[in-house]
Amino acid sequence: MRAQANGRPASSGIPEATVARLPVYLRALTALGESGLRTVSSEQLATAAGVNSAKLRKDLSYLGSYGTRGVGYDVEYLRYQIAREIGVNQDWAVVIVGIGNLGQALSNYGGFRSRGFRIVALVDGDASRVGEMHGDLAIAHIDELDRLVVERGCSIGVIATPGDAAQAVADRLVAAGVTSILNFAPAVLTVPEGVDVRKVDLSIELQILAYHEQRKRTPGADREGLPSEQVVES
Amino acid sequence: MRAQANGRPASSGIPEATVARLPVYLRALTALGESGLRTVSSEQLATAAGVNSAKLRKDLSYLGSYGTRGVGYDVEYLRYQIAREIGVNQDWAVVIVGIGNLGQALSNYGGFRSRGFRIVALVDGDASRVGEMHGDLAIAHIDELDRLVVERGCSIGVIATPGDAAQAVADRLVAAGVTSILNFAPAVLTVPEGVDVRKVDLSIELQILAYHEQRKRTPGADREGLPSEQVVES
DNA sequence: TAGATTGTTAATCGATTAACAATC
DNA sequence: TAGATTGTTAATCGATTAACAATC
Repeated sequence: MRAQANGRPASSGIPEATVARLPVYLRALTALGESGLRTVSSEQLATAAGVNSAKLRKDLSYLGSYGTRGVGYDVEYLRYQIAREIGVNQDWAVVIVGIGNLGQALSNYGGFRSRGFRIVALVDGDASRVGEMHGDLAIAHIDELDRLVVERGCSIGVIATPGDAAQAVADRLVAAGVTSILNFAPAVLTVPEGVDVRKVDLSIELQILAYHEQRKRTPGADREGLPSEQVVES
Repeated sequence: MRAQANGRPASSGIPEATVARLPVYLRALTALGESGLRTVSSEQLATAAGVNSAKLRKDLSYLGSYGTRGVGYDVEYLRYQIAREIGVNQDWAVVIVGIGNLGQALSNYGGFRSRGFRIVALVDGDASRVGEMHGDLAIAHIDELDRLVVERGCSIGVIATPGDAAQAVADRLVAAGVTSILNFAPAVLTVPEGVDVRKVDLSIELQILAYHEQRKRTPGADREGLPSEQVVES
């Protein structure tokens, strides 16, 4: 029973599935706002976010009662409330570990800065790459990690190393005080309680697509000839 | 009721949550096999994959009965069965659209080729980049997309364009015959029935981490002082 | 007031987990 | 046989959805 009986937000009692959709709503609201829209119905916003309106309203109800019956939601007000709830109004310092192709791409990605994420350090284990400039950041050696995390106040670390280096990097990040990790390395990480890890695994995503693709080609022996289903991932 | 009463696999009746974990088990089995292990218990494999053993056994039961009671699973046999189920034994031709930093990183990513994904075309909308070589592939213009998809048999397309180009690219991919799309662009895609879309959104991942990070810092007013929870994403 | 739309309830669905009978 | 471990059951939990009373 996570939702509260009264109209007040449950602050931390928001279901994970809802938390994962809030950034999607935020993005949709930003786009709608930029197009000049002042008020939006749950139906409109749901369409823009790619969900159904019942789910959207249920999700928003965890934050509070920010809509007006018969009217809809004020775009700017709702956008602000969601941004505050997520914490995007703050500035988050991020360190990237592993400056290969992917690490470089991430360090150049414009979508981070505009959403409150500031990349403040680039770290690599290869000593020959130390000093190499990317934007206005120089690559530092992994041995500097602890100092950099503390000095620059990083609470989020991104791991973009090969799989076999990932656990050691995670250990170092945690020891330095990082409590949130975004892991692109193909490895299962073990971290202490209180540290959040999210995993983005490119070849796993392709493999999931391949699974469904295979079934489109070989109409399943034990299933009636159904039209191949759509599996849109949230 | 997706599991069948008998021991036979339900081929296409595997729950999505299970499908998403099969590649994780596959990777763990490959690593265990390379380390010389011949037989593995559900407990060992579950640990290697970062799940609990009950979930692992339930997941595997959708594929069939590939273990031996009192003994465990034959590593190589189970690895093969999962690979076959996913479709990784086949070769999948992939086209990448949008050769910016991320597209380049993806085109160089070694983890794809070794898992049956062959990148066979790089496409970009910027005419001035056409001909530029990446590995042994030259960038082609987006107008060549249809021809390339047909000639090279692509069934999977990767979108790594800016958000505002993504829907048009998706439309072109679908028109050319692509039925599975991995979307890195920050945009909600609309596709016809029968086309699968999976979305990887880097700033959404960071925002989800930020949400939890914020709560670690401001011990929620309406929650007893609990140790900040771990949210390891599968 | 009449029409529109939210916020919430309750039913349903799917995923997780513990426990254990089956069986190697 | 005794010990180990799978495969399955059933309980529980969390997420989704339709429907509608509340209310602007």
